[in-house]
Amino acid sequence: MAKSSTKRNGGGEKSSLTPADWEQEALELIAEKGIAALRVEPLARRLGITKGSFYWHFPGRDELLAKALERWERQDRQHLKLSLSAGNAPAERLADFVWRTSRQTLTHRIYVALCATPDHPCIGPVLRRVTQRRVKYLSAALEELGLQGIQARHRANLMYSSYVGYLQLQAQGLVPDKDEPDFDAYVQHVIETLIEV
Amino acid sequence: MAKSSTKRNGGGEKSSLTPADWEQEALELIAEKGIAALRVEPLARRLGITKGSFYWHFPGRDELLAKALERWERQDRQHLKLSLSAGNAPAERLADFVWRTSRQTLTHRIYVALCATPDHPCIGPVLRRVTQRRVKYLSAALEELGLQGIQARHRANLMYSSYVGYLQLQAQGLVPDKDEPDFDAYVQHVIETLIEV
DNA sequence: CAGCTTCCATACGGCAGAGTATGGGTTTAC
DNA sequence: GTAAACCCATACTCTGCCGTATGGAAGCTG
Repeated sequence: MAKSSTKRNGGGEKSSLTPADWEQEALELIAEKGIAALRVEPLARRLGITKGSFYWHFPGRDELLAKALERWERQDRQHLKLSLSAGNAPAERLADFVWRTSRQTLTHRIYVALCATPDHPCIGPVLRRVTQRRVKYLSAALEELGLQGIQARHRANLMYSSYVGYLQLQAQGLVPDKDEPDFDAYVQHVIETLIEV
Repeated sequence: MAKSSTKRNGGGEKSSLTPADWEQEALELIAEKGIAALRVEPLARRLGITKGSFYWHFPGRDELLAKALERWERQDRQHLKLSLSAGNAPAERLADFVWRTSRQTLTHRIYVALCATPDHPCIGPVLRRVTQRRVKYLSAALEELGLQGIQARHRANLMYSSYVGYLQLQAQGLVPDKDEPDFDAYVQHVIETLIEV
């Protein structure tokens, strides 16, 4: 029974937690239970550790939240970039956007959680930036499709609104999830209605 | 300077608070800061009173929340009933639904707040009932317009999703509010896109 | 006006989490 | 091998809220 170099980890895990570990776990906690549930002691318990560690890595709760959101925004921007570099035709890119609603579950769940507190000084700015980036992405693709100016912006807002709303209905369990058969039919309907080619 | 019969109220207000007063104030608090902000002592302070009063009217926080939501659901059902009894043509009713998104601000803000915690045992059931009632309303109107069965349901989901999503974007301040000039143009775009006659 | 009900104030105990202080074990550097 | 830096545990204070207990003031009732 050779005791490993540290006590906590029996397997091949890292011996100590990095700030990134805290941030990632914070994001998952937010995705599960919302920002209000992001509290230091519960988060520490979740990581099988005490808050003594936390306050060594971070000055306080707000700083963790800020760093975590920063990380989330980075990941989201990365996802958008991947969509763009795919280099598909605009119609395909838009359809792809709609489909991706059901993938990247974590990112989306976090987005819903943040939507719940848009007035928070740490959250509002990040949330707005992410939203605007996505809407702008949609708007650009729609312009390529032939919609001009205001029409493209309106349609982008509509598309994005329906995306956000669908996330909410999904959270209520009132609307089919991916996997489920009805989902594909619905997405198809959305594409036909909003991206009439 | 005749002192009125009780000390707290200088004007012609009621001398004592009824449960309904608590419930209504609770709803407004929820609309402003979310369900997490619905706490007994702050709410009492808001009413210029102490919690001694609260615990006389209600057994506890959860019971207030339940009663408040019950009241909210009643009001919302009333709104729907009014829309139906208007007896307009389905197209007008749908357009009316879209337009009403920007009215009844309180009801809508409460809806967003509730969406933030769909898993809460007190909230989930109410939220689902309200959502389903509304979607069913839309679906029925769409069927009258000629869409059949699944198509009507899909379109109703899409319309309602775009409604919910718009509320979120509105909360982020990324989208025009009523009053503002762009709003009418957007609503017009939505109607043309989702209710193509 | 005595007595009862209604409505609220005050004071209390308890809990949960934020931050702080401090010390100890482990690794790294020299 | 020793000293420093790193990482975490423990114990503590402080704040804010929940729920309870109790008493008191105002109103009605006879």
